[in-house]
Amino acid sequence: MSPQGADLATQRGTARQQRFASVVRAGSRVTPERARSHNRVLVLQELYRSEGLSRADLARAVGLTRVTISDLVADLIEDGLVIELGLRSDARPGKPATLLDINRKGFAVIALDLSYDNLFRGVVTDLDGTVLHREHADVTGITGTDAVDAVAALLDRLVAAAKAPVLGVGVGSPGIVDDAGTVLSAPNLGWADVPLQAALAERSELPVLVANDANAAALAERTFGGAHEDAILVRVGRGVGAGLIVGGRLVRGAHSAAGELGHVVVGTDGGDICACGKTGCLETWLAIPRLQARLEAAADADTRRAALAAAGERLGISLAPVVGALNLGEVVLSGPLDLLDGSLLESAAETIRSRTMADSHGGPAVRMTTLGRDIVVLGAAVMVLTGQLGVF
Amino acid sequence: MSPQGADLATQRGTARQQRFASVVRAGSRVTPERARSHNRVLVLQELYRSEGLSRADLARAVGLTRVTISDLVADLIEDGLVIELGLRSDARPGKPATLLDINRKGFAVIALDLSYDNLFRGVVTDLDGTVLHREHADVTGITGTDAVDAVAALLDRLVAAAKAPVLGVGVGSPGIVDDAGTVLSAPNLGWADVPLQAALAERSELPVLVANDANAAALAERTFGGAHEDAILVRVGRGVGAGLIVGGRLVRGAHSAAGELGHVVVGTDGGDICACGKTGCLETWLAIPRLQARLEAAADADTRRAALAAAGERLGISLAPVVGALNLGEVVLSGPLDLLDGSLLESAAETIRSRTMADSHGGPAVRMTTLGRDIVVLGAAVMVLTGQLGVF
DNA sequence: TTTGATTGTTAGTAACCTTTACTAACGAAC
DNA sequence: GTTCGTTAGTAAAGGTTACTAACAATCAAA
Repeated sequence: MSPQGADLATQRGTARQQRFASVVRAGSRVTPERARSHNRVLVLQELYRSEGLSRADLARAVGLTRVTISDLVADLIEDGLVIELGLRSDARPGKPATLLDINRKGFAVIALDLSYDNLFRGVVTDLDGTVLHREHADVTGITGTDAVDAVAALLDRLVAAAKAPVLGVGVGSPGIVDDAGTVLSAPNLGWADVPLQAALAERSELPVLVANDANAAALAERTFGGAHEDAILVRVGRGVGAGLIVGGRLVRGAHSAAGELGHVVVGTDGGDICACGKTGCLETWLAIPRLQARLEAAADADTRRAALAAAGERLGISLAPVVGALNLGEVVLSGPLDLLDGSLLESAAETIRSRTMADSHGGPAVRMTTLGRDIVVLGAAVMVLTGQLGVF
Repeated sequence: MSPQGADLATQRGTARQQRFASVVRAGSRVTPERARSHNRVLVLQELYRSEGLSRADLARAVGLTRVTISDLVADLIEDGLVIELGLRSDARPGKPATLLDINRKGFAVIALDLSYDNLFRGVVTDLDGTVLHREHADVTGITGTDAVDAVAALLDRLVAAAKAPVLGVGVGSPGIVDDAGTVLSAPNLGWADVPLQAALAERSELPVLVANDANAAALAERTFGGAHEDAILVRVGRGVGAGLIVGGRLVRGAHSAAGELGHVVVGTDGGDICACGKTGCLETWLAIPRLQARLEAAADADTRRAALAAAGERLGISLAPVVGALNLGEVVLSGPLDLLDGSLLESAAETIRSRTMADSHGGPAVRMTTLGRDIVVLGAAVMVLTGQLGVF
């Protein structure tokens, strides 16, 4: 247990939520208070991206005057969000600057990944997304409300392990998740219309944000993986899912189901029958269990490589219209490296290039994620940072 | 000629441009001035959408107080943007309300469509998008700078025909157009890196906005056609282009080439050779010249219908991954009704449904546009309304 | 030592929205 | 006809916000 951390978090929770409600939304009125809140976020963003800025640096970067920045920074310091690092050591004329930084170790973020088979994983991170602590829970055979309870229990353990006030909780869940964090449908967990976000928020008394796992992964790739402003992240596992970033923003879709690529039919030459009833869905070509079965049936290395290349080609065929229509700059894959990173990836890249307009830029970059297995929890952490601090 | 209109337009042009620079962009500081400008836009938006609102109605809708709304409205009336309609006639207690409206007939918008074969078309509209005047110019065989001159000449005639101050000029051009309104590539007009927006702005001394024709059409469909917040508009003509609306916003793409669907390869069973060098591009299946050739070669009505259905199926095949990935709510087609509206449309709809996940909503609506041939100029007008007034 | 540059703060001002209070105008009830 | 309650719009005062102007502190370079 870490009473001081948890206490501080709940104690200051409500006040913080109000103050952090941020980012001037278009379509909404702007009162002076909102304007200031927006400017606060700008300062935080600047500090988040490049640590060791002075007030004068911030003024230049944000476009406000030094006076105003000083005022805002004083607020942020009082709230514990920003700290002074000391004087700049550079040798240059003028009064030495006082360097500032976000209080990166002063708050914790809790992030959960419910997308593994029979396993829930959770982490505690600092504001940089550095993982400080890990927990996991075996949930073999656990579904429905029991699974919700398991999430809550895992969350309790993480809250107890947090050594700093918890800024919020982010959850990457399989299935279709709406804006309010309700899991509309997650067959593997036996969930339908489960208001996970509301349930966890009530039990933990913390700000909670729930989103689809592939969408969270896309956010992580955009924030920590350096992904392009227009990119798609494809997650290959038991199923196939994707998250799309368009114009730097996550796409939600008409019915919160953006990225559901697994059951789109690929090609015009048949294929295997899918669990969904259709024939030739992307999952029948690409899902890991099917892929492994094909590899085991393969006689030699060449045959195995051909099987991987075929899967990559199918991925490319289904992505090409998306890449073309959205003019995506990057395609990122996440999943088992031993299967994806190699002829599968190369085949997908080549297929995309050959089936879209070879524009002057040579088509999108196609690569593996560098974030590894933590991609979903990192994305969940990004959700918290964005929602609570307005950062990114 | 209409000297008073043109004079007023140029005379008040610069002042208006400053005042209308609007819509608080995320990532930019908010000074009190910007905040007020944003609130002005909110008032205009409300008034634009539902005419006949009182100041008190606006206060309730926008969330500002009656006092502030009165102040903002006074500004807008002084600028000539808003007018009082008179007292509300409803019988209800209390002081009767003074109804307001945007000065819909007080300003003109000029919109051009350069996407026809050998023809430039232009219109003058009021703020509602009602077409008040039409002009066109034959440009058979005219390309390059001559074509730019032709656009400028057509624009001059439209400016002369405008009977009210011109708010701005919108242009829907074929090809790839970047954020600055430079036509990066438009083979049919012989344009490459032509700064059309800057050139027209300089010559006309009016605010000019240039965008791709299909993208403009998508904006028109979203604004005047009631299209869904997540929709794609596909324009079928000599080529095939598209405009995407995601989360209510137009998608530009990594290299300003979003919507370039024509040269995406469809299916895995070959096809005709395309002008671009690839085989089986969507254009080889769907472009009007190819389609007409196939229809003329057809022996009977059944064969013709089958040819149209085949084209629709190809369209569906290429759209299915896009619809699935973005979870689009609507697919709208624009082009010759006699060819598109019928078995082609039905076949496309059925193909999309059968190849994407049949979610609980039954897949996207698939329909023809109701805006007809004016769809591009209407979209160009929307660009002006958005850019100059912040409306929509 | 002087000069110039830079940082951060203090004091005063202008712009913005809000609260509070008011008048005008109307329907409904007695 | 009078009174009451409601709605619309305006006026004055107040608080918040960010700006300009001015200044002290600090340091490098001439």
